[in-house]
Amino acid sequence: MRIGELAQRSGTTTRALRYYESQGLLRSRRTSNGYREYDETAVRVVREIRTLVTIGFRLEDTRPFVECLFAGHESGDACPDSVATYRRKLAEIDACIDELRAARATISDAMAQAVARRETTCRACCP
Amino acid sequence: MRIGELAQRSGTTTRALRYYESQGLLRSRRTSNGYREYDETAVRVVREIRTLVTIGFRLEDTRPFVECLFAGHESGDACPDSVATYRRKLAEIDACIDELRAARATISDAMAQAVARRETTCRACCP
DNA sequence: CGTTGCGTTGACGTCGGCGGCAAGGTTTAG
DNA sequence: CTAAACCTTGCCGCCGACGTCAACGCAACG
Repeated sequence: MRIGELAQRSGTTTRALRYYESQGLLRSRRTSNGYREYDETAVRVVREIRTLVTIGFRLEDTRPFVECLFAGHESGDACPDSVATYRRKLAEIDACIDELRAARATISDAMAQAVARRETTCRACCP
Repeated sequence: MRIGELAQRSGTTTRALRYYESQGLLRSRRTSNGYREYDETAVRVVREIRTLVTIGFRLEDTRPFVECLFAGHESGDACPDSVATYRRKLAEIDACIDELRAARATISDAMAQAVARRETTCRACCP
């Protein structure tokens, strides 16, 4: 199939597909007129990319999964590198959640104090 | 004081300070030779900005706090707009944490399945 | 008087993941 | 035959918060 059909079937744009190819995440044959030609594997590859990116993976982090599919595996996460990437991503997410929780606590405390100050100020002005 | 001293005292760079000014978050008088001249308020303003940005505020979100300080208040969060910004930020953080937790769960499940598949595959090849 | 170290403005680079447009070639439907 | 709908490459734009020059002015010290 050509790039437009692949874009439709995998739920993205031709622009994104060309970008993935420029990043070495997608491969294509060329027909005699220079058009890109894809097989069914490409659909699975792009869907894998989209799924991971939607979850929050950076494009670069999808590479092991893509390689795994190109290596002929059933699933993109059938290879050790993919599982290792899962693990790193989980660690990243945990760290991120921790940071956000800390920030949340800081803001929450600051807000409580600000509100308390406003109330005492109000009481001071309006006895 | 001049820009270099302000940068040191507030723990940032002159470049950042000029950027803040370009964004209307910082104001300065000019000496006869064109140098920026700051007073003590500037130190507090910049520290407020840095504190908030470090927590995860976007620069634009620090504006109410800065305005509050310039309006002569003791604390940057003494004004209603600042408190409202606190609230919005808390909501944002909560939403972000929820997203991350969902992604975490998805990845965690996928990883468990991948690992399970690898084990059964291994058993099949190595009886 | 030269050097070093401040300061100034302006403009381009960075990172990620594309969007959008230009200027062409191809194919297909009517 | 022509118009629409594909395809190609290439390049600029975007977001945020600056970093990093360049090319200059000013000041202070020995």
